[in-house]
Amino acid sequence: MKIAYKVWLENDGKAFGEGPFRLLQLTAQKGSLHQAAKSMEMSYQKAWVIIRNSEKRLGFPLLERKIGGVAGGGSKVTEEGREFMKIYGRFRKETEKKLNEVFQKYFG
Amino acid sequence: MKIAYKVWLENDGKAFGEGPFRLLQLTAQKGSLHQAAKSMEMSYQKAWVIIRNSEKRLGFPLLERKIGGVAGGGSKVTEEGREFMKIYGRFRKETEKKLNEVFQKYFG
DNA sequence: TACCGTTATCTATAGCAATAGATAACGGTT
DNA sequence: AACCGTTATCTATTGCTATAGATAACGGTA
Repeated sequence: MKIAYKVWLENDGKAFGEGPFRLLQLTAQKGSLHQAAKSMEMSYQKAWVIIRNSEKRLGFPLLERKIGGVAGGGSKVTEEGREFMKIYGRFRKETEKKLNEVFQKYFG
Repeated sequence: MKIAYKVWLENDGKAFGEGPFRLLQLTAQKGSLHQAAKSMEMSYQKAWVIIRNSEKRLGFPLLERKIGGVAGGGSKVTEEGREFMKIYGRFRKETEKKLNEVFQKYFG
C-alpha cells in the first residue's frame, strides 16, 4: 500500500500544479514550449492551453514568447514566473514530505 | 487563490479514497449501497465498481451484502471496514490540516 | 528572398469513462 | 404464491477530453 496524491492551486479553476510546473521547468531548459511538451510526450496544444489557463488564473504571464527568428522562435520563463516556481517548488516539496509523514503514521 | 487536492491509497491501482469513504459512510447510514449512491447522485453501477475495486485492492470485504428479504436486501459495512474507516478518517483529517498549514505558509 | 521551427489557433476525430437501461436472482412480507 | 427493492452484471449510448492535423504569422539566417 502506498499514498498517492495531487495537489494544486485554484483561482476560479485550476491555476497551477504539477503540469504547468514541469512544463515551465522544461521550457526553461529547452527554450521552447514546443520542445517541453514533446519531451513530456504531451501535445503542444494541450501544453499551450495549460499555460494559457495558468496565466489567466494567476494573473501574470509565465512565458515570454518570441515568434520567428533564429530557431523559429521560442519561449523563456518570465521573471515573475521564475519567482513563482521557486515558491511553488518549496511548497511542493513540503506537501510531499508532510503527506508521506502522515501516511507513515497511519499506514506505514 | 486556494489549495485543492486529492489524496488516496494505492495498491496496484486506486485502493481507497474519498469516493469509497463517502460511499461507506452513507451505506452505513442508509443500509444500502443503492441508496448511498443515489444520495451522492452517483450511478449504482459506478458505486458498485468503486467498492468492488476497493475490496480487491485492500484485500478484505468492506460490505456485507444481503440479497432479497425484507427491503429487497441491503448492505452494511463489515467490522474490518469500520475499523479501516476510523483509521482512514483520522488520516484524512490530518492530511487536510497539514496541507492547509503548508498552503498558508507559502501562499496565505 | 526563401527557409525553418516556433507561437497561436481552428476543427474534426478518436478514445475513454460515465450513464442509462435492461435482466436475473434473491428472500422476507403480505 | 406474488411482490418489492436490492445486489450483480451486461450492453449500448452519451459526453467529454485529448489528440491529430491543418493553417497563418513571424523574423533571423543563409
